[in-house]
Amino acid sequence: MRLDERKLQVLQSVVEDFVRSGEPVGSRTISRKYLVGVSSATIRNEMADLEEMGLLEQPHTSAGRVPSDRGYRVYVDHLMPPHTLTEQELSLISSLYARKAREMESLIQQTARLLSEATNYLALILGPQLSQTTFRHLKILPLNEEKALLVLVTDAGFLEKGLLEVPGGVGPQELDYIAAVLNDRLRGMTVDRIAQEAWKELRSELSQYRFILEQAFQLLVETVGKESEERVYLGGTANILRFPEFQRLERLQSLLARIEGEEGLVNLLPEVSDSQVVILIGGELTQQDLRDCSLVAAKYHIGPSLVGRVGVLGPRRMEYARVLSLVGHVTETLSRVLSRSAGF
Amino acid sequence: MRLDERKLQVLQSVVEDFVRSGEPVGSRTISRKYLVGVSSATIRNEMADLEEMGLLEQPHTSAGRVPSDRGYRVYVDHLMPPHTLTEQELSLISSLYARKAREMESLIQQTARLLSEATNYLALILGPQLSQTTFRHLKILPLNEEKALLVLVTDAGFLEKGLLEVPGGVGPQELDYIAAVLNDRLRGMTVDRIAQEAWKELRSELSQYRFILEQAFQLLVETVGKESEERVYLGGTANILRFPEFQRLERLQSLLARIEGEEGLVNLLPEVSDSQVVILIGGELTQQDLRDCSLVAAKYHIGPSLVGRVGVLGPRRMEYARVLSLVGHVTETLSRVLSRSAGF
DNA sequence: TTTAGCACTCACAGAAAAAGAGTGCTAAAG
DNA sequence: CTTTAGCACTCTTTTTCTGTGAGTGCTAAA
Repeated sequence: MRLDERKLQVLQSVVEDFVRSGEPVGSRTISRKYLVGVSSATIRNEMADLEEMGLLEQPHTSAGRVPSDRGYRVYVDHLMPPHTLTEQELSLISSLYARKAREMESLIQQTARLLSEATNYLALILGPQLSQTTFRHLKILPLNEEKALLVLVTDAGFLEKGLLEVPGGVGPQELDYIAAVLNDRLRGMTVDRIAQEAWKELRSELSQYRFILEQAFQLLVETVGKESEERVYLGGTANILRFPEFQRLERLQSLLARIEGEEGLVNLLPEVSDSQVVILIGGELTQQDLRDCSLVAAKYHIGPSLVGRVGVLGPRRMEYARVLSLVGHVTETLSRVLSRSAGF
Repeated sequence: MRLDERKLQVLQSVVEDFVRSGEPVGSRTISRKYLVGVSSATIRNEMADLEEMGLLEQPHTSAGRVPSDRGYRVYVDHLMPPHTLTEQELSLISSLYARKAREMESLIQQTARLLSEATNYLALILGPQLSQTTFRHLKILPLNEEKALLVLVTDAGFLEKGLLEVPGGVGPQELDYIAAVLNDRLRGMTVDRIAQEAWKELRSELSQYRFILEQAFQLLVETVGKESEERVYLGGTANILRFPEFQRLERLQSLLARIEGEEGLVNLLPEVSDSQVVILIGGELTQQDLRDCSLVAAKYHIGPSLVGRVGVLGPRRMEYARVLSLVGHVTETLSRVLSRSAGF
């Protein structure tokens, strides 16, 4: 059976009405609101066809129709009218970034909040994959007899600091020496590579300072390594209560637990190809318990190599067009602001 | 009317049975489970008296009785048996802190999680009031022609860092000079005081470096000032779904919104006097929408002057004894660990 | 002062009934 | 061959009604 013009119109109407109302939509509604001049009986025939093709489904006999995953997919890929952001949306976004760029962390956190407010869905952002960042240099500043301050500067302008305990008998000159060696050997390496290779060599090379090295390494790994790249920023947790899909408490329970755990959220965001916004609908999400949700995701960049991910999670009946352009615009802006403030 | 021994026993029984079951408790239950040898009719009389005194209330005629705010208050103040932490609880706590002390932030975050797991309620912790911290010293490290790194060390061993833009023509010696002046003038002052008084003087004194000073000041205020002391750490958000008090979605909605906002939570935790755990029951919380909740709160200390607050929010029918001792023990431990790692 | 007995109240659960929305099918019209 | 009107049918949702049980308050006796 062919998807002719009118079938597409019917599909589009069903999707858009359902997105707005959340109620299954019937033939009469369409014949009166969307395709005036065509009788409800005709629409019924078209709908039966669309159902046979797997684009619509019926919650039960004698209810209206609801789009299926594939129905949404066709809508998103072919039918969705382009959405241009409203003045209001644009100014909301630009006013956030207009302020002086503050710390990266809080900027990302604010972005999550912004996205959730603008979309009314749940926004999640993964911190940049810092393990891909490259080491620039470090300094060791003696504070007093026993303690010294270690400062790390990386590629993207990130700074990390930590306290070192200095064993008795190690003086400032020796700390300088350690720093010099480290700087010389590690410059330009990615954090990953340092953790994997370079470290072992250094450890035997500077074995008399092992105690200090261990601490420095610890700091490097803890703050920049695997753990921190999984950092999740959330906005709009309360929004998930808004849509009726989650009025069932069990659903809510499992989703909230997932959110709390944060680990579950990391795998949620799929790999996204560059400068593209990806939409995953219902069952296209691998997570069983999210089969009633959809996700709109994209990447952001800091400089050439550092990337993080942004996603908006909402009910399957999501305002795809609007969210799509919001996510696109926000990731672009975020990338620009972060890159600028990191000195690229 | 006097609160004789038996009335107190009845009150205690009602509270403890209701805390466990969540169901209003009737005279028969008490006569059989708690005061064997006294008939239900007698209990009914006692209960009527207790109700008249405002310690119990009836959801409706012909339901059992439920403790009122004042009833809980009497229970908490006089009737509650002391709770000693179980082996299990103790080991859960000590195993968290046994690990090497990591960053303060993550330690606090973990504590929130721990408390929520141990109590099954919502745990919230306010970060320490950094504005009470005193300035120790700062360093300015030139990174390249245009940028320098500012490192702040304060009283409690906290470090803050930030990038400075250095205007053309300002060389390393001048940066050293600025740092020296600042160190000399600000040492030992609280951050609050610097913000209020000292700053203005310095600004005119070093007016030719105003651009750099502004940035340094900005950093100081942003990271250590008012804003950051309101930082809220949460654990167990999902727990609030557990208790039936919040099965009504509107309630949940408003609480979650409050949680998300975080501002609302700051005022939630009352001023607490030192080394004491405070319990606020139902209407004793000023927030209207939390009149079905109770809060157990305490202070923690880092060194002599820095304080933060810890709270556990749960349903009014809370296991007060257990939560009380948990909060007490956790704040003590947290204080000790944080103080030690800050070098006190 | 305590207890037994009894009538009364109220929420809750389940069944039955009524209302409503929407469909599928058939037959007629264009 | 396509579109439309009409109608019976299905299924959910809402409302109404009724029975049941837990628990109380009161009275009178121990």
